[in-house]
Amino acid sequence: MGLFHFPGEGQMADRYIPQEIEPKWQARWEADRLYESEPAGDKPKYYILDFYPYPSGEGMSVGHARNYVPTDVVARYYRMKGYNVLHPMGFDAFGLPTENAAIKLKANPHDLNERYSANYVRQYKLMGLSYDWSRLLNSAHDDYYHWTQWIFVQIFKSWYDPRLNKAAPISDLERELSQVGSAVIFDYIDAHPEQVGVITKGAPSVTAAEWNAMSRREQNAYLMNYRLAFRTETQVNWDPVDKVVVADEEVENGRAWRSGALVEKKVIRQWFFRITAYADRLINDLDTVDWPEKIVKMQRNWIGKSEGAEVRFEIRDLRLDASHGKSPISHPPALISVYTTRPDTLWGATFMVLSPEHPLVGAITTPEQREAVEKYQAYAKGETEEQRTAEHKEKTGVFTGAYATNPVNGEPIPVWVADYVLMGYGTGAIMAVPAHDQRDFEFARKFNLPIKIVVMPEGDSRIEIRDSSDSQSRISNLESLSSEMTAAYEANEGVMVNSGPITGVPASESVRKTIAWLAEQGVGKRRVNYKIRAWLISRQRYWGTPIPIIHTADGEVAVDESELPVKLPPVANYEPTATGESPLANIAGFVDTPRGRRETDTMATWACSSWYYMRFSDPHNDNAPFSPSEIAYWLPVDMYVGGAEHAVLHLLYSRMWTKVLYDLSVVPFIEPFKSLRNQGMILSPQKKVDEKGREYYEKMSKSKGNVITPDDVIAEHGADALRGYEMFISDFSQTVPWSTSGVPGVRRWLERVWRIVLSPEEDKGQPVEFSARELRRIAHQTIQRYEHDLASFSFNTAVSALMEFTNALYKARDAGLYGSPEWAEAIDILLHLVAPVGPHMAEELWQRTGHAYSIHKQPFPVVDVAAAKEDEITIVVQVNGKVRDRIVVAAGADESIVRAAALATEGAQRYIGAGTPKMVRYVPGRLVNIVV
RNA sequence: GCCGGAGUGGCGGAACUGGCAGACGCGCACGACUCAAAAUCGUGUUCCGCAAGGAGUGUGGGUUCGACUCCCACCUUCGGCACCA
Repeated sequence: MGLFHFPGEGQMADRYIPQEIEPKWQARWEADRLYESEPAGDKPKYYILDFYPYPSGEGMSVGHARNYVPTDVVARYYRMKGYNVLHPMGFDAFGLPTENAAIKLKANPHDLNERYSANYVRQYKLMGLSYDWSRLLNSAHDDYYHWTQWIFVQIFKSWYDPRLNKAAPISDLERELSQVGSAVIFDYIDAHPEQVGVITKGAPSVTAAEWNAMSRREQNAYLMNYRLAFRTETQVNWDPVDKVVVADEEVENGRAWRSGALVEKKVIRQWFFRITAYADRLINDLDTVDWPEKIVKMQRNWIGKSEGAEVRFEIRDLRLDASHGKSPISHPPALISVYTTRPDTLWGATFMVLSPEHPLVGAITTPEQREAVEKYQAYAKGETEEQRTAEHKEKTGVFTGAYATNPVNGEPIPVWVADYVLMGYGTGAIMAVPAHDQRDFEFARKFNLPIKIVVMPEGDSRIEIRDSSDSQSRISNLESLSSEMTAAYEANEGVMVNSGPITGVPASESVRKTIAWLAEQGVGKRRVNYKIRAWLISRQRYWGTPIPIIHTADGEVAVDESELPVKLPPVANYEPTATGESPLANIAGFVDTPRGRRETDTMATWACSSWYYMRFSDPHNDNAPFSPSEIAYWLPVDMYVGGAEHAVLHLLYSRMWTKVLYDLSVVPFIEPFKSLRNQGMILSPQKKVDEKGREYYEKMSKSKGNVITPDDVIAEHGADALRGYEMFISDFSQTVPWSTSGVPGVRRWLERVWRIVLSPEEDKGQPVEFSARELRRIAHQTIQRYEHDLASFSFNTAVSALMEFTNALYKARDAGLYGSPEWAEAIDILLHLVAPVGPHMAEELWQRTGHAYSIHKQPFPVVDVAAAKEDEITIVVQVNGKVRDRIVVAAGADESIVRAAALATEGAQRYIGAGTPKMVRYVPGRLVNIVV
């Protein structure tokens, strides 16, 4: 002792007072820069990262600490294991939450950002988190968004060459267009349907002559069909509350992710990233990552790959009306393409449906139907997403008056317009097969359209499929069956009937056969479709990274890299406008440039977060986003931890950016996050009961007044107790209510650690049996369990292993082992294992037991496998699978000895009696089961 | 509707590839210490039963010498997607 002089020296000095030791060590660690990573080198690295947060004015709750504490424990563990650990933190500071708060408080978002970020840092430090603070970054600082803009420019200057299957300079494309036009590219995509996403759907083809005849402005406009960052006018989701557009990924059930407002449709010119070009790679490379299955599935579903065929239907007797005869380039006026995953059911197509927004609706509608169709189109346009989809609304639609020819059998079928067909998917037109598609079935029933069965379930007793001798009765049977149907038969088992060349083919092979047949006939071909659409990145808001583009006489051009960053101008008024124009548009000094008008939209924060984990490798580089050697050394992230709510947002976008940068040779890896784990949510501890009498727990929120902060818990019990409980509370991925009595439980354990280390002879209990050999065994077993549990993210069991070890030390103390070499070793192991969990206490005890600072620089203890081994094991004796007795045998005991001993036990004998057992099964090291 | 989790004591939760269900902690009960209390220490704590014993991991079936674990059907619950042709 002697180093510390507490009031009432002696008794008091030995009490565990976290409020005194924690600030002291935190200051020391910070002064010594204890947790800073070393630069790239030969040492093995471990990069463990938390999702960086946006700093909110409310600060953090104990729920936020749920992932920060375990990752900190793992980071500390890896440092002790000798790794060069990168464990940084930063802030996703741009974006609506901060901007909205600033508007509400009539404050400046720059100032709020600094204040809120500082408060987060304060809270992180309070928890004793071992971040490398020298690498702290803030996405709203211009030294960061400089490089966000730089990456945007790289993406803007690229297109996706389907033949190389990677991004390439747009100048390569320009050269090709001037030499051979777009034909080679278009033909290639046609032959490789997986590549449909590399250019804008419906983009016109050009010849070299046409290209060369274009003005520079026209060429630039045409290139927007190819660029990986492009601007186009399309229907987008408009959030009327935040007055901003939102990406598809940000809409949940028709409502905006953040504001909860019902989104409206709006046609505005916007900036997008062509994530569709990467659809296939984004699916395939999921096989290379160690991520929760749930997130992988969500991404696969979101990308939504499906395979089928595109089939052309010709419109009959098309009378081109002068006012509506304007034909879009991609569709010859008399042909309508449909996409189907079940081309084999073509013989059952009894009508066609076009989306109300389909460009050919006007051209094919007959004069008699024109009014009804236009009325319907207007109705569909006015619908919100919710009205269109919700409550499984009844089908609506109108007949266009036109008929198409079914290409497989020449039959005329009516063409309808209905809002259940979406313009954004496939070709915006479908063939309707009501017998085998539930939606078409409902539509057919409502409008009295024919239903024709072409797939028969095998073994349907009403039909004799295999009897081909009487086709006439078979068909009439099918007709009566179709009128009896109450739902479509959607299964893909059965046999094709009434289907021309594929009649009799099992449904399992029919799709493949039909596609081959269609290609032969020249009416259709194999197609691939993806649900994912271009990623909408522009926002009409002030508080974001300015998009580095200038609108010149020649069209949109990137700001020269030497002129980056395009800085966000300080302004007095930054409120959003209802017109869909950015507030930056009103600032003449920002907008006007010598070359033209500056783009005034900003990027959504998804751009900032798509590469921040790369910047951490070299955060102060002024010449590049990062140096090649640092990025190659540190990346990819070894362990990435955060909430599951970013499954198809940040986690998808980051993967795309990584792949683009990989293609452009900026980074040397294809996936940014090797391992991913999601933490569960922490709910309020108060149990509530709903109207139905069911119990539930609320989320913590300021409005409900049920937030528990780390600050509160630390003030009462200390950071180490908070940390221990954050780990101990539950399985890491489970959602769980906070328990106010849980922290004192962990605190009690810490106090037991404190006492057994500093004053083991106090409160000595009754003597018990406990050997030095046993103490060594449990010490080394605890090392094994602890390491195993950290590797599998079982933090709760890691803590309970430490608790059990502590309990064993009390027993060993009562057995008189204090003072033995085994005791000293056990205490040494205990302190090392406690260090990552309770870093302050471990440091204090380390010093008080006479060791040199710092325990966090000590190597992790090495397991003595021999010591950890049991030398006696308990074998369970079962009779008919029920435990009746137990025997203790030497670990290596011979099978025959164990069997004999088991049979001889009293518990076994009672059931065996005079007879002989039918069977005796021995499971080495575990049990003997006697069957009588 | 489709896809994916999860259902174990009064509570949070353990149980590796099928092998002692309920580790560890909370709570509770009793005891020790104390004039007393707190703190601490010790003992007990799935349910029924005085006990012997029996039952038991959402429900019902199955496979197995043996099932929380595997298979089938279902119920509840939490996420995600949702007219995607």
